[in-house]
Amino acid sequence: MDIQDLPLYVTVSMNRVRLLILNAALGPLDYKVAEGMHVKPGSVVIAPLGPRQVTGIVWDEGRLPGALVDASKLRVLREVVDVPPLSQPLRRLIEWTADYYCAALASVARMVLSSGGALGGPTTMTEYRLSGADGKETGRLTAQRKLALETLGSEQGTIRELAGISGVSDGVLRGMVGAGLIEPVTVAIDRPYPPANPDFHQPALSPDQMDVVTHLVTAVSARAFEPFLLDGVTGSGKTETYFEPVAEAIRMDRQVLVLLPEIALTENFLTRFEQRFGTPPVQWHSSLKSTERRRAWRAIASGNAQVIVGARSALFLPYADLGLIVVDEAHEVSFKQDDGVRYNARDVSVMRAHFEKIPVVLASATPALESLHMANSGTYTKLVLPSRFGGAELPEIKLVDLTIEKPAAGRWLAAPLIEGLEKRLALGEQSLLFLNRRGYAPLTLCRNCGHRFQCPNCSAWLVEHRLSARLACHHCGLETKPPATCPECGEAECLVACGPGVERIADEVTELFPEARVAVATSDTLGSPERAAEFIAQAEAKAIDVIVGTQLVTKGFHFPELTLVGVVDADLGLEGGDLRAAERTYQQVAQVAGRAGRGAKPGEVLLQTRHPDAPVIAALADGDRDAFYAAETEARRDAGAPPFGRWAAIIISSEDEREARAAAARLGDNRPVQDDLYILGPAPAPLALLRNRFRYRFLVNARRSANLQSTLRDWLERQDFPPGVRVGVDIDPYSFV
DNA sequence: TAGGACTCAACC
DNA sequence: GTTGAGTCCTAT
Repeated sequence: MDIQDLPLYVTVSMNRVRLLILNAALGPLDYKVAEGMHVKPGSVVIAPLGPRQVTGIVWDEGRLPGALVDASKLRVLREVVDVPPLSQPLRRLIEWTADYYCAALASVARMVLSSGGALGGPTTMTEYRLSGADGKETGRLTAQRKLALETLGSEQGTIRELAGISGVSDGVLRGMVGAGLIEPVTVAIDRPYPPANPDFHQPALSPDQMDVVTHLVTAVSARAFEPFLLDGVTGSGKTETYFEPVAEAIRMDRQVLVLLPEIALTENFLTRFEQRFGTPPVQWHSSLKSTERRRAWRAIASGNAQVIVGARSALFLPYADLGLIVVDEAHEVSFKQDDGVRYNARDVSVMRAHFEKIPVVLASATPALESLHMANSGTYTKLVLPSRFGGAELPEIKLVDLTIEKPAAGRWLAAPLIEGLEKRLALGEQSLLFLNRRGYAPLTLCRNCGHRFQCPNCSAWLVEHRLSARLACHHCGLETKPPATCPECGEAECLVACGPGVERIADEVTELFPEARVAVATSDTLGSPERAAEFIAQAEAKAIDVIVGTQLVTKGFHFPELTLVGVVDADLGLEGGDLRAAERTYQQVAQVAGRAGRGAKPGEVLLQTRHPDAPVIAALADGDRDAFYAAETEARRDAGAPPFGRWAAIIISSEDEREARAAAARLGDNRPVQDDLYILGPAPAPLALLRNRFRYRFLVNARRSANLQSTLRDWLERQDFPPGVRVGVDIDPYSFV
């Protein structure tokens, strides 16, 4: 049938589209489609709005609320952006995420589109290759340059890629560009990635692993939604196991998303992936350069990118044909985004898999209680890897009671831990000390007048970083040079560091064992993938004796020579009354303990604690995971906490303290009263001042029967807030500051 | 009376 | 979110 033959009303409705505008403050807007312009739901378009142009997404008819404006007011769409239309499952995911997390649709859609400037920007990028010059005429040829000339052959890529191939640093390669040994080549940005080979290297798997593989491969072939909890002890070979369903998806010519909690972990993952599939996967994370980001985005949207490994933001990419999602270390708190749209990538992954009708694997040695509950109730399929790969034993965990074994004044390591380090140093084995505190000391004060160095923008102390000679606020990023004199009383050389940070522990180890090679491993020292890779290489080459690290070192790393793990302060996470404190402590300690004894030699773990009888600490010492989960489950049930009830936080903030307090008080007066939901607050948030904004907080606890989101939305919509006041809603919060 | 600071509603 | 219109106020 020709379009002219259609009844008039159909033509009209086809002529008119409703857009989701990528502007949180704007509702849906209707436009007219120009003659000859082809759009369908999901199309990304540029629309005129007043004097400017905005980006919008053509949405499914009838799914965005709003009155129908008169046809005469409609303006004509300017253009259709040259990217594939967002798929129907992705559109449903955007709607679900906005609804569940009480966020604007536009804010969620923005995560899909603007996370890369993929829509505009250049269509070409610069790559490099050997120019053919042999270097003789350009003078001296250093060993590094020679190595690059020998290894690169006909390889072509970005400087970073060539550095990876040749094993030569970027700096050397850039120098070679200057010397004419390497030449730039302009290439189209949409050039394809090399294909992964599902049969490149088939590893030998244990019978336990094979059982799990069979389940997962079947699920990938079935092309149906099925959530899995892959529950495997540390060192059980979870990664190798889930690589098999990844291979199956590649064989089916479908895409795979692997979410990792930290960029620092990707380096290790890339290596293992390349060993299995012959080529590294496509990466997605915040430190990608804009051309790389654009290339990845477009390859993902076109289907050329097969396997994508990324941080949580990779979850909202417009995959052309997703066949499997894997969330590795699925219990990790960093999957929860704590600004903008406060989503939990672990939970949204399950929803994405649901809409895409594909399996999703949550892999962890220490699953979140919520995930375990879903598995035990049969909602998720539970797959278990009960033992370490290759016969390695889980390490024994011993407690060091700090009320008995007291470290010397100004020291933090007790005698048993020091003896343990000494023994490992003598044997030439490696040790890891874990303390979840960056910097040298969490508090600096004046010994003359007692002045405490505080952040001017936040209600938080400034943390001394001795390696970079700075006082830093870990909340707003403020950094200052430590002053020579006290700003309060003017006394010179009066500043005292209070409490330990990893740098201070590293100093203590160096004082105890001057010959030991000590490395500090935190986001400050391993911030970029390159530095993380360098650290891993050094640790594997046994160029490090003692690693002192924050939570960054608790997972993913595999150092066969590491036989001692010391937890400097196992009680740290239990302070502060956080609703998930016990679970997080359990997970962190169990994960860091899992770094020990992964090779042939057995591992030992020492936990320094002042509360050896606390249930979490006792469960860790007994190696009794089930007891911990059982006790925590009962505690959660009593508290109406997840998974038995739900929490939400509402933060009212303003640069004006009185304005924030007044707005919060009025919201408190208007609180909904229902018996399946109760509301605590308003109270000053634990971080009462953050980035110069005063903050008041409500905590909402709801039974599962309550419709939490719609109650919150109604409540907040009943009140107008002054322009300077911000209202933030955090559903299923992880941070309680 | 011109120009600046500010508020407010519309933008399809 | 941005913009332009409208309002009020102040400096000349």
